[in-house]
Amino acid sequence: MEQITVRLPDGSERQAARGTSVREFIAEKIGPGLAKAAVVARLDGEMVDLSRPLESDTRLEVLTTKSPEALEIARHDAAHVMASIVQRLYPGTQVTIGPTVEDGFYYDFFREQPFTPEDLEKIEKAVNEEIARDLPFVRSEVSAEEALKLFESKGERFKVEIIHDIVAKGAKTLTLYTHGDWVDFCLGPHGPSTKKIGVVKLLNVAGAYWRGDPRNPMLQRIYGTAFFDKKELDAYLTRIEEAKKRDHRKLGPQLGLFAFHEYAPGSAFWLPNGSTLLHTLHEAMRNLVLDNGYQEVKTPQLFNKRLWETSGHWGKYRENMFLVVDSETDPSLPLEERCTQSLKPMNCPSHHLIYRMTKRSYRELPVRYFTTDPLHRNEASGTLSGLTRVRQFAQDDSHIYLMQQQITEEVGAIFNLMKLVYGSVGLPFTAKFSTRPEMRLGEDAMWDKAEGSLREALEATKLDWELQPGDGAFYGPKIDFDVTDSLGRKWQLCTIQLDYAAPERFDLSYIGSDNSEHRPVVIHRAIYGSFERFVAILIEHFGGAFPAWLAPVQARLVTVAERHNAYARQTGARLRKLGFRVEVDEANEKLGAKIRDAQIQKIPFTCVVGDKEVEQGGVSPRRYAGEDLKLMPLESFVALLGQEAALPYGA
RNA sequence: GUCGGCGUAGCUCAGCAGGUAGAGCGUCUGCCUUGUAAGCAGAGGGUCGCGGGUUCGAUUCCCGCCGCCGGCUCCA
Repeated sequence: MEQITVRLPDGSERQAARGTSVREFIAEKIGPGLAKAAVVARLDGEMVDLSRPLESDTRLEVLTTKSPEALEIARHDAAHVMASIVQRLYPGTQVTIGPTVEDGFYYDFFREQPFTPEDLEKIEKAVNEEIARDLPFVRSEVSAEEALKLFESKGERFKVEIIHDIVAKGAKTLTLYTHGDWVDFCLGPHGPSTKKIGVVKLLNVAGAYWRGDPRNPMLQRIYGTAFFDKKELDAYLTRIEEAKKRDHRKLGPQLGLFAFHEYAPGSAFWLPNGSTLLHTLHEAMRNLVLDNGYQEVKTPQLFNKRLWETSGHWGKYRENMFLVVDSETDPSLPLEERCTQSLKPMNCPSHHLIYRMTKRSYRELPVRYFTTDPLHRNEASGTLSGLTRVRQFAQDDSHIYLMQQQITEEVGAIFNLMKLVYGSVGLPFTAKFSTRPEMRLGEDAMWDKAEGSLREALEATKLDWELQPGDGAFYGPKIDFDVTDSLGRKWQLCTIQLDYAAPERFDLSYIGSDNSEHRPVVIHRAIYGSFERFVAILIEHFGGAFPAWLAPVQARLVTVAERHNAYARQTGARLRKLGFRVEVDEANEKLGAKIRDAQIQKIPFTCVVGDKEVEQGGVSPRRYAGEDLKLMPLESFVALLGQEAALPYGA
């Protein structure tokens, strides 16, 4: 029999008979232990089933239950099993698609009756029983006609639609995967059998439009996850619990930071502690950018629609704008005609107006405007969510007007600010570079230059970045930044965007050294993104336990008994005079209870004040983390606070 | 906007086959004068999200609306 050569990741090579399956090869030529742990394999980089025969010389990599990619395969297996169970338990339900997502999988079903939480429990139980049956996944290939016949006979109209699409793209054959008596077509690969999946947990049901289009039928999406090991599942569920505890929507009101009221959906009420936090962030950022050549500006809230016609928002963005009736218009006119004004959803147009108020020389470029004006966007009601998706918010927004040749340096300067800011709160970040989309404005030469400048700036930062070809805005390429919080979750924060369209629309210009007019380029950028969203991220990142410089209350003095109150009051006043945010707890409670209160409020320092402290003129601070710093003179505590409460930027 | 779930005291939640509600914590008052995560006792607190319908009677059943939660869509 003809031999082929299989190279393994360690560089070694083994011979095998042509036609040997991957599974056999692993068992015979590598080891039975590995064969048992194997889920899928990679042949010359392509993911394949273990049943795949080895046809020619190849590189082989075995993916076991330790591999994250294998876990993804197992979750896809789980989606198949779940779909089969749903169709068994709820006959008449039609299947659609069921991909894996981060941390799990889902499957979309078409069924008139909604699935209830009890249904989910039932399904989950049956899925895990099915997994225990150890049914092999069997791959087969059929012609497109056969596949169509098969799914038409089952009345699976969504599957039929997908097959038609695949055929239209030129496919002649389709792969089917069968486990038990349930069949689905699927690119694969799949694991060897249901047992390999491990354990499945169903999480929730949600509506989803077929193919994401609101005009299509509404499907029911069941979300679930799977892990090879029950312990890993439990760890995952614990992580979800932990994330829930840190949920800014829960901590915000608890810590007196912000709240919402149904009279103003999507607009936060900033409570005293939250206002303090906002103020700290605002001051730090404002000082930082003013030190870096930015100028603060403030512009109106309400604008005549002609501004939005100029900017293009009236045509493209009106849905999201709060329109305002002009009381001086004729009341008998239709409402739309009376709405000649709008609250601003973005700052850029009004900044362009400022730029245009005087003639500009190349000598003053870059011109950098900074503002934190409130913005209003009429987001669809169903999208509102805590502070992360709101209708009123403020960005640390800047628009920079500069010459083409200044872009690289300017973007580099923005990176440096970001590094400083994100670094100060311990948020690592990565970048996504989005280049020219198909539908775009401007010539290729312009895009070449724009993308070149951004790429050059990006490379100079030595940051991790990935390319997203075609994802740029229609008027310019952009860089998006993701930060990763302490729970490993990613958040998209801010964007650096080049804009070549606005200067045209607003007829922006500067006089160059050649004494003629030129178009500047505009950079849109924010670092916090919006204060609202940034605060939400910080709350969850720190679990509400802010470092002293951010904490709304930096220290609380707690008295042991009533006779210490006067000293505590006096000491608190002294600390406040030095600029620290300090409160005094004079309540008639036991020390333990007061400490507990301060801990619940997650205050960085709780200072015990009793006989010893009064006598020696000191305090006994304890950190939120629990560390007892013991009795120290007040000056020592002032020095400590001074250090930890200092702004890490913009001081 | 849309699908599903939810809405009872400041918070967490119980309750009601239809007869206008209850606990713990917090709040207030009193006692205790307290040393590193909850002292004791008493009191107060609710238009059971809002509006309509059915009913002798609705927090409970029905309809509409509002808000929140999980998705989808959207997200310069």
